[in-house]
Amino acid sequence: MSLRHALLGLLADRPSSGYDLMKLFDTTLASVWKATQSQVYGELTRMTDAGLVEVAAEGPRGRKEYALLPDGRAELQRWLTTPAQPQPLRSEWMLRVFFLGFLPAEQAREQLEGMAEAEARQIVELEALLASRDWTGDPLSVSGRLVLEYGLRGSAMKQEWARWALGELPAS
Amino acid sequence: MSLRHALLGLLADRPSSGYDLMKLFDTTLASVWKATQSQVYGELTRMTDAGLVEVAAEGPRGRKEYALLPDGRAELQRWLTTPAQPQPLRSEWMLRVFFLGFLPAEQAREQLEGMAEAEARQIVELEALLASRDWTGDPLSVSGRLVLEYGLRGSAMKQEWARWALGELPAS
DNA sequence: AGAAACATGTAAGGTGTTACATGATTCG
DNA sequence: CGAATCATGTAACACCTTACATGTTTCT
Repeated sequence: MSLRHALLGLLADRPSSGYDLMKLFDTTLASVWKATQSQVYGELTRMTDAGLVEVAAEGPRGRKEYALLPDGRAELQRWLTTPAQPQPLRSEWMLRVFFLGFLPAEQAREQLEGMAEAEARQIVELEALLASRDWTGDPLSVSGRLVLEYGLRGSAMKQEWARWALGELPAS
Repeated sequence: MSLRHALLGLLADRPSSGYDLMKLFDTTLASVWKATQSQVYGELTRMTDAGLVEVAAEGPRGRKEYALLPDGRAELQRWLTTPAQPQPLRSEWMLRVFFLGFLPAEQAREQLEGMAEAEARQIVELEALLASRDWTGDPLSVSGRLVLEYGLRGSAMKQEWARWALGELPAS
């Protein structure tokens, strides 16, 4: 249940409302873990019941500011120090590639070209993001920089792979 | 619903039983899409109800051999030619990296080193797989080779990234 | 005053995981 | 004859997505 751990991690940085947390998922965590509004609010309620977090303050418009409790901090530490299991991959992109042979050569090429272009656009976006912020200072900035670099290298790899794969395809 | 499309693709190559399909998920498709036994059997029943596949033959031990119907083939083609949407990433690895700053420097290093080692092992495995088969011939072999190369490049990227990240971490 | 942003929640339906449950056939 | 493999299925539970539903505060 990584959603729970993502929330614990964000709350370890600072107390936040469900609304704040949602925005963090849509922005800083976007390339790492995604979550919907329903999920965030529901999980916060369950975490409160489980004694991991508490409503530390209430604000205007029914705002509830959640803060980490000792059990929550302990669970976060436990998770961070447990060696991660190799994760089962599920890539719709690669699933399509696997069945590329069922398409006429021309259409197979188009798919790969589209993939290379999508990654090129992604790189432009990530580089803009890299230039737009100061990545030194607090811990989440430093690791945010690590994650961003991972995204950049991943996109570059995919793009290069797609171009290589075009050469491997039987000529159209 | 990519499980459905994965099954359609495999059945387009050859008629198979649920048991056969499961093995394909565990072996050739392991790095691309994973599925459990429950899922495969359940989805095959739903696909039969939807008129995409049929039980073309029955064998010993209650074996049911499924084959693609015209509607199933059409759905596979439709899926393959629809441009893929950018997929929301969910990487538990990167989520952990994002919160690495909450660990003492020494333990953060250990996590990154563990990651680099895991990828090194993966590369050895994939290279053995690459050497063990003939990757020319039928369409699924050719694209299987493309997918394998993707896995290799992905692991190399992750390994290099982890080593770079070690250098970015504040010294312990 | 109206729009945008803030703020929370529920419900239905889909997808995935784990565990249970059963039996037939083949191979040594 | 016993073990391994072949072969299918169900049930409970966890998790995720989409859509609906509602109300407040701030800004222009």
